Amino acid sequence: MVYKSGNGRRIKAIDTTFAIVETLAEHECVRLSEIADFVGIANSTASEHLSTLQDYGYVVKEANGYRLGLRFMDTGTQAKRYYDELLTASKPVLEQLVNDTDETVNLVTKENDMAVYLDRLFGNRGVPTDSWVGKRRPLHMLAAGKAILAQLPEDELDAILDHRELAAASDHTITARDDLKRELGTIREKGISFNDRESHKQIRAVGTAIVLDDGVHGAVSVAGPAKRFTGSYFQEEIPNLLLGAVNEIELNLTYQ
Amino acid sequence: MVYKSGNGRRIKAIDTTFAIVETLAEHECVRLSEIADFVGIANSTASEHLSTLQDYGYVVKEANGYRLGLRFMDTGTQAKRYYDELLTASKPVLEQLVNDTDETVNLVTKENDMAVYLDRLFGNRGVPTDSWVGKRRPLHMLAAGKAILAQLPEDELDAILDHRELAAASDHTITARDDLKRELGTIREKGISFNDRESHKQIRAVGTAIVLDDGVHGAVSVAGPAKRFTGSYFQEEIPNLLLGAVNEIELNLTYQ
DNA sequence: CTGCCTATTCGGTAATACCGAACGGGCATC
DNA sequence: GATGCCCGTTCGGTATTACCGAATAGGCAG
Repeated sequence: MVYKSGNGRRIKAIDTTFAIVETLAEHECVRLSEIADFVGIANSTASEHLSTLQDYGYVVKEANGYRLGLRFMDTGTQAKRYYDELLTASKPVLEQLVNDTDETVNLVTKENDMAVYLDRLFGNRGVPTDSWVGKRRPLHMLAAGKAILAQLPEDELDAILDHRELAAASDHTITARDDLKRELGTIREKGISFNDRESHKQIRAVGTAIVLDDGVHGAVSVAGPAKRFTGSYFQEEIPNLLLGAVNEIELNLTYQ
Repeated sequence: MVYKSGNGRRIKAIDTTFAIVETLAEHECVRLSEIADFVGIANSTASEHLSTLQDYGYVVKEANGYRLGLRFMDTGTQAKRYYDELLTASKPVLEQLVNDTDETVNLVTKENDMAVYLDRLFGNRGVPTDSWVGKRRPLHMLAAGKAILAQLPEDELDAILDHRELAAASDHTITARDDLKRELGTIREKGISFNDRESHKQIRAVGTAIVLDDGVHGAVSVAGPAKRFTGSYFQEEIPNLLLGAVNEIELNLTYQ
């Protein structure tokens, strides 16, 4: 599946290659002919792409098919380096936050116009989820994502909203632009965002943005089962712990 | 830099794209014109590649240039899934090994014809190195790599040796095919491999392959400073601990 | 406003990504 | 050990497009 065309011309061969990569990501070990069928290309084309990818280590050829190579991890680690400062400033604070809450704690940032998980810490009561470091999700349906959106300059926010549809992940997802903008206003005021079953049917979360003089650097969120995330625990206790933690991260970032 | 051509025709556009990715991996944040210069392509070509990569999240556009995106981490995590079984079977054993030795412990596997780090654990005396999970290195210059090579079927070994030059990383690296094959024979006999400053000038290491009925699954190595890795500590103590640990991993893999 | 620098757009063409058919190699069946 | 089947690779040919270069547009400083 080809993502929305950014601006300008695109390189079609790269679309083909990443369609193959996506197929490999979804299935453990795939035969060449299956890949070709799935992507909708000739066997010969798939063969040429795969042998090129193999040369770089992005794909591994096994006896019974092809699979993704750890070269992606290698390059991914290089990509993560960009966030070293943020990660080291956050790590001890997030660990304390997990200790205090025993819930799931997320560190999230924005890349292009998507939310990306930078770190995830699980308390004993933490809910299992389908997200991991590097996982990308729409900003508008996450507590951390909305906290980030609320801190963006108006024009940048509009650019993102123009670009992406407000896709729904549950029947609580905010899909109307006006509703979202109104909520972002109150988030900016209070410094706290809530996700009330907007990304998963059974999950609530609280978020706060990490903001320095030069803008927003990311956001922290605490997520948990909707059943337990209610009342003042959800609306006051968690937010207060979160505000303290994020403030500490901001201080760590400012003073080295 | 284009890696050796596997077999068959290659897709040149992918070479261009990954040349760009490599440039971004080496430099933190790069302007478009710098990328184009570095790779040796026109600005317009770089622009088209970058906007395609950006659509997938493999590249992020910042105010002052382009950088790698965490999408590589995402896909890398998927790739790592393939090794979940090996990793969970090894983890507790490797932790025990770090406790016992206080040195650096590596879990390595083979992808295509390269060694790839799957896990790294550092003891208090562990040496700092330039390797991380996903990092690829030639098999023939690593303790773990030679342990793996020694367990390959003859034809597969020859295919690898035909394919790759025995590159040197120090003046102790084995670069003669005959020498290597002879050493692999004794490694196969004793079940233990040594790296005597063959990959780094100042590092020695000991390795053992993880072997089941269906072949070799990877290898574990213990590495340390050449100054301290000497005598019976290097030649007996560490090997004995390693053999015990790998045996335990093999048992874990066999019985669930 | 002017000049400078950087990124994107766009026309044209040489290069190639892609397909389809033919080839080859492995594995099972008779 | 011959035959048939399946899967992957090789290879010729062509419509497509990746690539370049020049022109355009967008920032930023003076």
